[in-house]
Amino acid sequence: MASPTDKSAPRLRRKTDSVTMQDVARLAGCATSTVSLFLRKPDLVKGKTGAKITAAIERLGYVPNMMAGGLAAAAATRVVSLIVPSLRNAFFAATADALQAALAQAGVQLLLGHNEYDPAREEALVRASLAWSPAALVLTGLEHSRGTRQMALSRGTPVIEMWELGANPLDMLVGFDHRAVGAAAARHLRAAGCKNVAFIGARLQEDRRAAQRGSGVIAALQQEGASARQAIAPQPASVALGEALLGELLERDPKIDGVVCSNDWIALGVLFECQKRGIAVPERLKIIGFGDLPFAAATYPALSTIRPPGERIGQEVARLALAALNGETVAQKTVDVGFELVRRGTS
Amino acid sequence: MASPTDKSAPRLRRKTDSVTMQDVARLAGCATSTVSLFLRKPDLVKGKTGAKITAAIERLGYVPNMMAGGLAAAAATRVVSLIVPSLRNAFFAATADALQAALAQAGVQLLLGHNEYDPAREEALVRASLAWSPAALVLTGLEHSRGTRQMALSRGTPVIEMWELGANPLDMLVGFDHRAVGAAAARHLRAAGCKNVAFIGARLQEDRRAAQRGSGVIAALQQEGASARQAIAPQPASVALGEALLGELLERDPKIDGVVCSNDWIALGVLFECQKRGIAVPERLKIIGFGDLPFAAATYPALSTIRPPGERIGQEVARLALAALNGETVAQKTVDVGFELVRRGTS
DNA sequence: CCGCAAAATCGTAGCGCTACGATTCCGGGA
DNA sequence: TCCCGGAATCGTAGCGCTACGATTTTGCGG
Repeated sequence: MASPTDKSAPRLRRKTDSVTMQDVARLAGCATSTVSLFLRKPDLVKGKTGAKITAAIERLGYVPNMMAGGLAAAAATRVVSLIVPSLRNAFFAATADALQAALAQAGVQLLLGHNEYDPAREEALVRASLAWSPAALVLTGLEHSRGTRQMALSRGTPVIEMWELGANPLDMLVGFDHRAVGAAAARHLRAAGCKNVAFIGARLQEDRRAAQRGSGVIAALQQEGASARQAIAPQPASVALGEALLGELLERDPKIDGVVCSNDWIALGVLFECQKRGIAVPERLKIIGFGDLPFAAATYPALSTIRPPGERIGQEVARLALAALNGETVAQKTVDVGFELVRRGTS
Repeated sequence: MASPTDKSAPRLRRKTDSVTMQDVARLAGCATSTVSLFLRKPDLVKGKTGAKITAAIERLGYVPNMMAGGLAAAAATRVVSLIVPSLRNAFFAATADALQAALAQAGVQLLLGHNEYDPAREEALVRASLAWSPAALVLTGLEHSRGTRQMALSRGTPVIEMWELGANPLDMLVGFDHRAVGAAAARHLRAAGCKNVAFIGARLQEDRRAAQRGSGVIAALQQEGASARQAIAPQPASVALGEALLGELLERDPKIDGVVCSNDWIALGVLFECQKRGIAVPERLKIIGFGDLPFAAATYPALSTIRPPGERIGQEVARLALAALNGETVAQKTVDVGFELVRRGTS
């Protein structure tokens, strides 16, 4: 049988007008494969040819098409996908910022999504991300839906979880121990002389890391044989919530003289509430927050807090992602970036 | 001449093990093109076939390959590229957050980059972004390098600039008038009784929008025949900088009784400095900031400020981007999202 | 000068999907 | 029962690039 469709009328496909590698090759007087080679491994192409190619690229304003490249190479997709709970959260913004900066240097793009602490939405984002077969998938925390875990694992995509440390990571992990943060804060206040330390937290159901800090506080206090109070609320952390929760706490127990806050926003609210009530800080009440947000050093008195290395996390994640992209295997799959207690005026 | 390479040893290409549309088609007992059609326009496929395809997709855990799709379609790339100055800046974080949320609903991914207010880096990011032939390119502000303008324009990619209003946009524009913001703030303080209003600004060379707000303040004051003072510094806005600049200002002119700040961080510093110096706010000195950042409503007294609709910008940008993706042309290429003066305790 | 291995370069088969013309199916007059 | 037109499907040619074996140049010792 003759070829089924041999009518020589070539199909009319909206031939894109964009400059392709073929155009570059033609102008440079070489094969497309040489251009491709030059773009990926310049050393393997002779200087003169390389110069002609460079000139052609320059003259034509050629921009390689990543779609085509990604399709053909399948392995070396130069994208990394990042999923965080929220960008409005300064912690994740800092990490995303540092990650993007580090990736950009290596010519890798960042695909970004946020899930508002909703596992279902995370799953949807993971599914969508994987459609781009990223070189690495970066997730926040260790808690994911079954579907997420399965998708992330079944494909060969390297997965990096971050901002938390714990058992059973999917693959690579960059973070620090939030229980240790809580414990350190509690012990710090005790060492500073507090007899009645309390923990104030927000949104603990959804923000697992804040919950871990809280349980670290409680555990440390109990270990020292001290009483452990807490005031928690389901809504997102905010200054106003800090104000309200301190009020509630003092109502229940006026002897409170030390407060560990689940983050600096809460701590700022506590500090403001103290100002309003005329409670002397740190003499009468000591405060420690978490985050070392931009205002922490400037409040009056300056806020003691614990500084999480948000940027460092971004950098470490970038390092691991880039290693994965280059096919290298890292020896240390878990990176503990630690944290730092910053003692200032409120403690 | 016989075909040049007819040795029947088929080239060994790392055939990816992933599930392809072909697998789905085979399992569903139809052609790949039908699967593709179903995925894009379900109504054109009969219910029974659709059900079989859905089942097959489900059973195989099929995830479409966007690279391939993007290559084949060229038009309907489901990515939007966003470039902001910095993610650590809450304004842009809010916009990115809202934009991503709106795009995700339409199954569109966000490619993100930040350039730290550096036009050269912006150009590099634009070049890298275009390699993904995004459905739209979103840039911050109206000031771009020549290369950026050229690249953005020469390709057919729709461009959306944001967070600013002004002449000669590249294409679409979503923002508000920063000079008007400055003028509104200045007039507000004047109306509240201030005789000597000053502007405190940071990083005005790089942050064009802050500079516009400043010139709006000055212009409004001069228009009213009032004196116009200002204190500016090249470093990024921070609480500490606000404290320092208020000190400097009072040194030069103790009669200052109203301060317009280039943003809320500066304003917070001014407020703290007043507390330290025992200056009564708002009786002796009135303050107004910009941004309505999370702490603004909670300071004591609560900070008067101007609220920029950061999320609204993200939503409008998403609307325009989605329209562009669907090939629709929007009548109104420029969207003024306005702003809102929030009067609180400091004015 | 020749021969040969190493260095450069080339040619082409896909990567997985979509567009689009071609083909088949189906239901309702005539 | 046959015919016909619209509704469903199908088949296949690329999209632009990279991998990789094949081919051509080059450099140099003999």
